[in-house]
Amino acid sequence: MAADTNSIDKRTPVTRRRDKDKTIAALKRAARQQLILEGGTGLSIQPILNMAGVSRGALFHHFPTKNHLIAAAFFDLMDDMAERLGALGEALREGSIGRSDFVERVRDAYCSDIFVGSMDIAVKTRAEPELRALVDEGVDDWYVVLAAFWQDTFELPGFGGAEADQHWVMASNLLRGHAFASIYRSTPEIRRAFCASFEEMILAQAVIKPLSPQNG
Amino acid sequence: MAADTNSIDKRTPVTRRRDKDKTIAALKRAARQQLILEGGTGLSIQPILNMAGVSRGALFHHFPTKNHLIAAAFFDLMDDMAERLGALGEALREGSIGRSDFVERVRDAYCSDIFVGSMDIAVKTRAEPELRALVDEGVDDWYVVLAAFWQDTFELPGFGGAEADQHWVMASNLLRGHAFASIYRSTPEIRRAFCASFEEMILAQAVIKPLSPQNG
DNA sequence: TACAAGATACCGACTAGTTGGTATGTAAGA
DNA sequence: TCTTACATACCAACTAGTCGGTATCTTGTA
Repeated sequence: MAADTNSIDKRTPVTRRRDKDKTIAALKRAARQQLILEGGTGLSIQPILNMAGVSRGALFHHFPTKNHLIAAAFFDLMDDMAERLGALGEALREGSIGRSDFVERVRDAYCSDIFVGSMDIAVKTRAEPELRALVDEGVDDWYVVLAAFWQDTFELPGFGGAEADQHWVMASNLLRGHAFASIYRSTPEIRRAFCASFEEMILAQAVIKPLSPQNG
Repeated sequence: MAADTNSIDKRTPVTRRRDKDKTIAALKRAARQQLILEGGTGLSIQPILNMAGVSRGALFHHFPTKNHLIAAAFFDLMDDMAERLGALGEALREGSIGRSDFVERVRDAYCSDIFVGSMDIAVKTRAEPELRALVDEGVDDWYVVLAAFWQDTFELPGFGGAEADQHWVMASNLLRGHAFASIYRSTPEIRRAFCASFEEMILAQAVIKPLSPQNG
């Protein structure tokens, strides 16, 4: 009935991006952003789509479920975090920053949106097995990267291998715990006190590994 | 139309509890349970009502919003946690448990559902100002309780007041960080290693305060 | 170079279900 | 009879995910 007139005149052809990589990147970036802004609880699809400027169809074309997107965003977060720490380690080893600067910046990295956002996901996985299954592997990787970061940056003279490992595990525990507390309360004094204590408790016995071995 | 026949015959008068305190307690208990089971994300009203055996109307009669209930449940969790720690402190001081036992049990308390559940809420508040406003005060209290717990249990000879405070803050950071990591991975070895390290890093310089001063 | 055929990227209306919260009514106790 | 403590039906907003269809790119053929 009324076929011709009914044929919708809103034929706005809609230019499409048609760039897989960019679309996926935009989705992941938006998911990260939303995760940081809204936390794990309020992380829903529509705002991500709006922020990314991508349609629902495109999202589900590239990711089978929302959780797959979240997991992908999570991996990106962890990669960023690893990169950030790695750069700090190098800076310390090449001498462009000092010990205290190093500690402060590592602390800041842990208390940053990047890491706190990842905590959101970590907590989320506790009750969501599907998300957890997707993320699990990445967490394993993260702990490996983390251990390597400390071991590459510092020597612990007189420590056995397992002993040293455990030392850095405790360092990570301190940073994690402090970062978590910082969600609630973070003042310059707390920050300063933490960094001082951390240096004393963790790095007192540690020797910085020189960056270029042939230079030592 | 058909007024009489339409008048639903499922007039089961439904016996009512009519016990304010019990109803509220049931709601809070159910909320706690759901929080532990489902985490902050999946924490919705209907399952809480089912578990508590309470109607929607009753919930919103006693709590203006869902967040008020969550906050109340959160406070209960923290109270339990405080009580649990307090008991451990006393047990140590009266000599019924040893140092290592004490450390293990404090660790276990932190890694228990109680504390991990509270972490869920803590993370949730990051992006939910309304919930945060309700919970904030309780968190302040918690930190006070926590500080008191350590100070009441141990003496730190040679430490200044601020120095001692900071020492216990770091102890809490360690426990928090470890508890958080335990969401993902928790093995007997990790537990043992943590407890050993904790005792060494935190309690090496600490002296247990005797329980009854007139006995010292 | 031209054009057809097929694959891939994408769009947005729609569905089925859930959410927190409310309006209205009713039973119990003072 | 009046208040408090509850119960139930309902609502608007939002949820993740699907589906039919469309735009664009790629590749094979002439």
